[in-house]
Amino acid sequence: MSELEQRCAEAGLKMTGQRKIILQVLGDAQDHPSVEDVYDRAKAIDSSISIATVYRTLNLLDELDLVMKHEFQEGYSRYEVNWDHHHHLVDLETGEVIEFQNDELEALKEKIALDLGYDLIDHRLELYGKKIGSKKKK
Amino acid sequence: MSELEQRCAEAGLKMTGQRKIILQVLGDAQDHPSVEDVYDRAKAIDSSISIATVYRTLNLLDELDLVMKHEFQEGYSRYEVNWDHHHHLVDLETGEVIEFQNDELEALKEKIALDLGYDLIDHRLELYGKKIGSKKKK
DNA sequence: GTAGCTGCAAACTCTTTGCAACTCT
DNA sequence: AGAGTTGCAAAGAGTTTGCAGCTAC
Repeated sequence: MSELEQRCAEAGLKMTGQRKIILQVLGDAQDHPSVEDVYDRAKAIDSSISIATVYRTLNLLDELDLVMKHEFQEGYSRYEVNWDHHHHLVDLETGEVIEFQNDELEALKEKIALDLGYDLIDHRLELYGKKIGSKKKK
Repeated sequence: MSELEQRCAEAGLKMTGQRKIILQVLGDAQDHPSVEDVYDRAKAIDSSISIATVYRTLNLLDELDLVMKHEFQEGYSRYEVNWDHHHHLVDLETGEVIEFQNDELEALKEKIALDLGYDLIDHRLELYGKKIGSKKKK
């Protein structure tokens, strides 16, 4: 039983075939799949799975904090397993998503919130850039 | 002629009655209005204005960088005139949006992007918190 | 005069939901 | 057995768009 399955079971979720497949897809993903991506990959394993189930499951996993939901200004959501805390840099030319982590930044955002009189509950930081030396004009 | 109207004219936009009203609404806003908000406020001035025009105008202004479009994890967009650069802290209890600015943060994000080999084109930073001392439990 | 703009309504995209059937525990 | 879960199709929310008429330049 995978760690993800275990944590779902602990949360009282029934481990149905569909959920196992979705968890497997998420656990295996090296990228930040959209709902459609997860659906397509799950269908490749069991073609009878429905997109409603994918939506429902991803929402559940998000509530359990097993998964992070991102909205990268694309008009839809992407998901990733919440293994560790990090941020994202989106390559504006390729759509590639690069993960990074920065302690200084973590400290700074806490401090900013505190200075404003707030406990920081959540945050969102995304960088959007172009590869240096990418000479493509226009 | 307001500064906003002037910049629209320079961009070659026709200054129609509807656009003047929308620009006025945006210029007067002390908050971060949603499309519906802009629509409601514009209707109060000219009740014949349509929401399609509001959407089209806001998209145009966004492309011209006269306006900033935000998506604060609410499922819809909010807008504000792009007068100065700042970030937002969203009060999770009241929905209030607090603006802040931090030079250290600006420098840090440039550095992070550079270290990853990227020119920073755009970014998004939002903090979500609860007022310290707000004792509301649950 | 005409390119651009508008209101209307229909269409679109992403996401959620009601329901009857099914399945994990 | 029964609460929770599923697939389906329909509905919902927010946003965009085709079109015929209108308007700023």
